[in-house]
Amino acid sequence: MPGDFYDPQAIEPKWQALWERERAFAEPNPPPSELGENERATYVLEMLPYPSGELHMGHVKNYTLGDVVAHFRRRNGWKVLRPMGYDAFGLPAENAAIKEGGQPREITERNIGRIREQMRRMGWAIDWDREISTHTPEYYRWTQLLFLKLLERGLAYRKESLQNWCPNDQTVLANEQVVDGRCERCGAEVEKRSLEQWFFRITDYAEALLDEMNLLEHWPERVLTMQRNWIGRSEGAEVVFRVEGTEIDLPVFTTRPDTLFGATFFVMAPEHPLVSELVAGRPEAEAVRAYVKQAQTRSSIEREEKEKDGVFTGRSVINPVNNEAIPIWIADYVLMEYGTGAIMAVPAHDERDHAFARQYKLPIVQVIAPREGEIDVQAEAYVSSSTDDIMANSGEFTGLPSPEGKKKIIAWLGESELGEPKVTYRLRDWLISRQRYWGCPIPVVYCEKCGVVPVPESELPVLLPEVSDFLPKGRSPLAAAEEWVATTCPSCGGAARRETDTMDTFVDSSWYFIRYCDPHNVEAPWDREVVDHWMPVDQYIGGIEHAILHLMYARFFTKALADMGLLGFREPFSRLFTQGMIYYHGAKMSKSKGNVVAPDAMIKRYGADAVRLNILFMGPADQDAEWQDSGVEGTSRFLGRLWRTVLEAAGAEKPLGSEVTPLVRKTHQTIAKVTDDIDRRFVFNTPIAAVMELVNEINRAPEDPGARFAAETAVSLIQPYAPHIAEELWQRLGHERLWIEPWPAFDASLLEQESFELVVQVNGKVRDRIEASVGASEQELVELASSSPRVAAFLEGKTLRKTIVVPRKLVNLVVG
RNA sequence: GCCGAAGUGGCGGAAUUGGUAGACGCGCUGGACUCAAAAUCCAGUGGGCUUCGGCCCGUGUGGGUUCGAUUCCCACCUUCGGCACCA
Repeated sequence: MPGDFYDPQAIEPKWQALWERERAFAEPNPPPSELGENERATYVLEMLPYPSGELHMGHVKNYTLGDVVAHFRRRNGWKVLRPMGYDAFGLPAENAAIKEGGQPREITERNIGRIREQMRRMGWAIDWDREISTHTPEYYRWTQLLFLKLLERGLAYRKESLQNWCPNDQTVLANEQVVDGRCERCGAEVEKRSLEQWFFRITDYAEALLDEMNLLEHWPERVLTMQRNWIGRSEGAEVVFRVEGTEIDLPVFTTRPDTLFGATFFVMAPEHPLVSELVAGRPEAEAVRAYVKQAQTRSSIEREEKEKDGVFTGRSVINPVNNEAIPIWIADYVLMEYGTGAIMAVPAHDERDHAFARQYKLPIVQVIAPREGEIDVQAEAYVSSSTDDIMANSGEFTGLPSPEGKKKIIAWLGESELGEPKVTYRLRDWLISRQRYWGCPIPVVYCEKCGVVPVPESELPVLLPEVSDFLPKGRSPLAAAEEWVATTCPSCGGAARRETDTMDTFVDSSWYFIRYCDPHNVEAPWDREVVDHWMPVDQYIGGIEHAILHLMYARFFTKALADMGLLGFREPFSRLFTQGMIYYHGAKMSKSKGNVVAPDAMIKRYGADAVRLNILFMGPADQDAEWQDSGVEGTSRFLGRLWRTVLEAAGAEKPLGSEVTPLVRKTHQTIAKVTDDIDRRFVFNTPIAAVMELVNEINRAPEDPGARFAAETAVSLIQPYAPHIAEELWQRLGHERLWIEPWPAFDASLLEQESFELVVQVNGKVRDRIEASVGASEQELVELASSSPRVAAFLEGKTLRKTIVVPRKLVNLVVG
């Protein structure tokens, strides 16, 4: 037996080895078809880690949180599914291969080996039998199958369009991966390129992604708000404008049909496909061509920061409400990607149109007026969402309140077949192809005769070939693997070429939580019955940085798969907890800033238990926190105190009497507090403080007959946080296997003390504290309070006007 | 600009339903043990005043509601996050 001092380096490996030997946290697959009485199934999941080779403090926080929840539920009688795996495709390994040589696969697998070892040293209660990695053919075979299913349903498609291009990573990016006009990964300014790419039709699910948020009762409101913002639903109308003297109709989207009479000009995006046709053969053609060309060279950041500019086309459109001809301009403040790529400009009531009108001296006509007060639309646009506004200068609609006017104009447009109600989203389809090597191959071939042909399911997986040169050249490095690219068409048997782009790694992580339920199935990605047993995930835990990207993609996948009949639920994660980030010296920890605190070094020095305890003791887990080296010293010190206190209590031969001492009461209160905090409040820092208090109490009363009971309970309550020391002490207390021991129960009748400290206030200020019996009546409490000599001094010469009694708390005497 | 979260000792934080502000931990001060140190243990630790009994002030700022406000309401300041040329 290790020595009598607390030595984490001796006890932690001992218990880790035992858990591994006993496969302590594995759940059988398939799960038993019927749960026993009082058995419940729960799925506790944390976000899939990218295997960078080094565990970081964010991982420690994430997986320790999950560990506490998993241990707590297991000991409360749940069957707990808690798997682990690796989000193994992605650019870092490929970039490392470019820089240092070697294959991304080798680098990744080496990193996985290291991170797995570090995870084991943390002592997390994981079902290692279910370990998966997204880069293995056993996994990506099914990623490819799901791609084909989406393709079959028209949810995957190819289109040529203007895309975000990262000049550094030499690949396209999804909209979600562009932050402030820059690449989310590397920070390079994103360019626009017109390319033919693969997309997932997530916009088909825009409405469902919004509506079905009502199934997500336990998601943080801020995550839902962020997703709502991202989807950006706008209600309005589509209105058709005809180009004067032609048969060309140009639809626009507007949220303000009530301002139609104020449209004094019309603007098209430079990329609008009809621009060249409109100006063909006209004197303005050259100037327009020049402007369009110039606009192309501007980045989205430049476009936004410069003064508004544009060019007149010489053409006009007819405003359908009043048949007035208004000039068509081309300007890059109108985005091709949103709405119809063209707008009606109402300078009186839109700031952007106003700025443009001033720039080019275009007329500004007021058509909306506030119910009260004067406005000057020549000086400033009047943009108001007030329902009190009144329409003006709007023909038969003049004088109508604005909201009513909207409806009437839409109705009128509908009757005249010039427009209709329309809902537009900010959300774009998800661009999933990447011109990089280390990702899941897209399982299609291109045949000259048959066009785009999906690879038959029986031929999956399309294996990722080894290549030697990963240097980005604007096309996928796979294109260089000529023997691999050249193939035969599954449809006609003729010569064909493989798709050389790979999938965005967010595709891999959009379904991994389903695969965990049935991780080694070789017949299908999963068995629906098995999945429906565990899913949806009861508690998902991860970083707030995934609030939009991963969480929205995973929701989309789940809905699409449910619509295909492959799943029996529409939302993957019933409860979500988003943890805050760990900062160090005021900044996010990162290698480039050189401010990384490696958990590994901390484990060596203080042990995993102290590190686990510290990361959760730092503060509320959903808030950002600053790492402090002194913190882990503190939790390490506490574990030493726990060790000594418990062994002392264990050694003392004291009868475990039925006497209810204050320490026994304190123990029951602590059980109640810790249980409520973890279970109902979902807070993790205060339970640690509560157990610390209990340990302090035991120390103060080592001779208390309840000391051994209190010590055992302290060990039992700290087990989810510090499982190694808890197991070791539990054993030394003469027991076995605390991790399957039922969670301690408290006796509600012992939560109340027999007496309490009555707070006596005079006019709301605390003047005395008096020991009072719990059974005392209100009358008795008031008498007790009034009899206090300290209180008397404040009552002298005054009249008692009112008394307030809060049972078992305080008496407030109001005097004047 | 719009939407959201937060602001409490020297520091991280606690106070769950409007009822004792500062639990727990760090740091610091003093003491015990020691030849000495580390470790450990004990005591103290929001600020000001004090006749040492206490008193006054104090949860970003200013108001309000209330017997009583860290908690509720209004306005403002600061920080952080999301969205933003989205028609």
